[in-house]
Amino acid sequence: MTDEPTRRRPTLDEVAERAGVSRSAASRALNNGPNVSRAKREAVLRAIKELGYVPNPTARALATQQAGAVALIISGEDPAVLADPFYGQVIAGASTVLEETDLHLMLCLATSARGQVRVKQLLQARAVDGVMLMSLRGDDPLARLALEADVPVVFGGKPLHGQVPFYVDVDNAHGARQATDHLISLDRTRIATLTGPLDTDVGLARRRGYLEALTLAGLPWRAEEAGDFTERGGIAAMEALLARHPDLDAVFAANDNMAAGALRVLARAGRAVPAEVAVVGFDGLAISEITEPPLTTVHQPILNIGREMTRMLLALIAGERPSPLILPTTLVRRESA
Amino acid sequence: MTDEPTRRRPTLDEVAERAGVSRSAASRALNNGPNVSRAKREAVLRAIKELGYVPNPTARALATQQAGAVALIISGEDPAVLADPFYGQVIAGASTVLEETDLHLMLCLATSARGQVRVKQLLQARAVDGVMLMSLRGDDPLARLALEADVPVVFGGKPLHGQVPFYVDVDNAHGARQATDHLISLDRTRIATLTGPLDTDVGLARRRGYLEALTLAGLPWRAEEAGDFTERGGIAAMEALLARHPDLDAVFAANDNMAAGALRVLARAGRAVPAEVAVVGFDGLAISEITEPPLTTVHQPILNIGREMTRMLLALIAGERPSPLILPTTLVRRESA
DNA sequence: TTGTAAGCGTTATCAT
DNA sequence: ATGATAACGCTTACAA
Repeated sequence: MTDEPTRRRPTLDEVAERAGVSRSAASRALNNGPNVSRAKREAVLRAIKELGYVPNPTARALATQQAGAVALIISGEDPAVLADPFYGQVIAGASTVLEETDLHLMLCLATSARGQVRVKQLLQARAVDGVMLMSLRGDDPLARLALEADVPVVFGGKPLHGQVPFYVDVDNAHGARQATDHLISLDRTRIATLTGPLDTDVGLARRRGYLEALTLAGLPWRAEEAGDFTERGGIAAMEALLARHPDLDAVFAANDNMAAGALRVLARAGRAVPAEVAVVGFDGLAISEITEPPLTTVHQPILNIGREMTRMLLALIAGERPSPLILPTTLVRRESA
Repeated sequence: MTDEPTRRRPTLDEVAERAGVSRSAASRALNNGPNVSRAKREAVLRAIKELGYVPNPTARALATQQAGAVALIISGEDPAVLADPFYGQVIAGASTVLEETDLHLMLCLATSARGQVRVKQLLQARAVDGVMLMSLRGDDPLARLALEADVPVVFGGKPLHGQVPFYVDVDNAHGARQATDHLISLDRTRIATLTGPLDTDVGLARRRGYLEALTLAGLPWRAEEAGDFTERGGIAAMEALLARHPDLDAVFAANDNMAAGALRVLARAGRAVPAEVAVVGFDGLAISEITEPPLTTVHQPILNIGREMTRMLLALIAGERPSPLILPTTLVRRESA
């Protein structure tokens, strides 16, 4: 409740003076480093309290050459990707881990061309101490950029091309196989799939799992239509699929959003789910519980993805060499299959 | 494709030397300021290209006393609030606006006690050039903290207590009235409401709108149950409501998530929607399109909230004095009412 | 243990 | 128009 319009915040020098010690001593006390007598340390701490001193993070960053922040970069044309609660979960996971550290979270949405340039500069300028990169499509230049930028990088999901040393992923192929196997166990023989974008590793891997399961089961029938992980896309894809293959008796959708779309199309088409057409999704997001009927789905631990990516990045920053991580999936049975 | 392990990035001094000019000239050229001859300017620009120079944002921040970032602070115990796509939209809106500036977006989730402290320090240390504050409950200390922190602040939604000079909000009371009026126009007379948290302005305002509409229409019947804006909460609240008031013939839920929950409860209870019980939600999120039946809802321009908050913050940072903004709502009719 | 002084990489002031 | 030089506020050798 001071009424000075904009009083300058105290500097460490002022703290030192007040405490009657040198600035270096004050600095050491502040960061409770060694080589400070008890007496001085306490004097400094007291002065800090009295003056309401808060260290200037920028100055500190300049001196230590550490930015004090990590970036979560979400690539993709459409800023609306964030409407997908998926990312919210990842962010929440990352955030909870970072909260225990001194690092802040910078969120970069690289959508426009200008956005791309800014991300590039962010990397080259080393404006952050580490980077998490998500949802790369095709051979997004961001991957190379990040890798070359001499900054710790962890990928959320393997990028399509090239090997990356550090990533957190989900066992997509296996999850897809679980889904498809489940459908097969329901005696379905004409199982179609709504794939994700086929210029992503996720999209491809889930499709691969689907195909493997069918092959292993000796089922010859297959049909697929590419979607884009949105519900709207799922609707379009399901309509196309149904038109081409009216005899299908099951659908594996590569995520819940598309599965929800498929459900709507099937309902409109008068196909009973699961009686006539069984449907399985992927993700286990909230949406899977509220569709009609509730969705059987392959659950992946999304919150953990964010958490583990962050932990891995912290390890990297700390100079360790963590191993890539592949998180397991579990089939959650509900009513759609 | 250099193979030096970690070559230091060039500094402005090196650029200057290479261009054969003083550092100050180089700086002026870099920021294309005045007082630089064409020749020198070009020489500097060339040197920058050749050396691949990228200015050090930290150093710049220290010199200019500007952080180069703004923070979006989302208060709330549970990091899972982010699972609500609502925030994703706000973030996306903010992000697209910031992309056109030189500011980055810092995301702060103030959940744990430690998180709170960090946010406090962030503010006091002026580690950001401005702050957007969302979803404050009760008399969250964050509001005062931010207001006192001598940093531009815009609020997303008015906080419950106290006046704040700069905020972006939605006309919640009016929206609630629209919803309730619609229900009334359907000749419903026993209209209940699932409120949001009553320690928030949103929660209170929507409840107020509901009550006003009933009063204006001369309808005496009312019934309410408090929820928490989650679907799970909506389910619990709807169950309680239905137990206490089995004769209700309409429900205004203060957001779509709760409305979705209500729909599930009603379905389980064998109440036909909208025939026996009409339901209206609030938000207009994707979820409202996929419930069964699709939800009639009061749509608010969430992406715009993020955009406008950011624009307002930018204006504030630029030294202007923007007016508070209240965005309009529109009723979207679907099948639930 | 203590303090002096030299950075960290910019921008900004001020003579020239 | 130009270029020294002094901030910016902190950390960290190094010397005492």
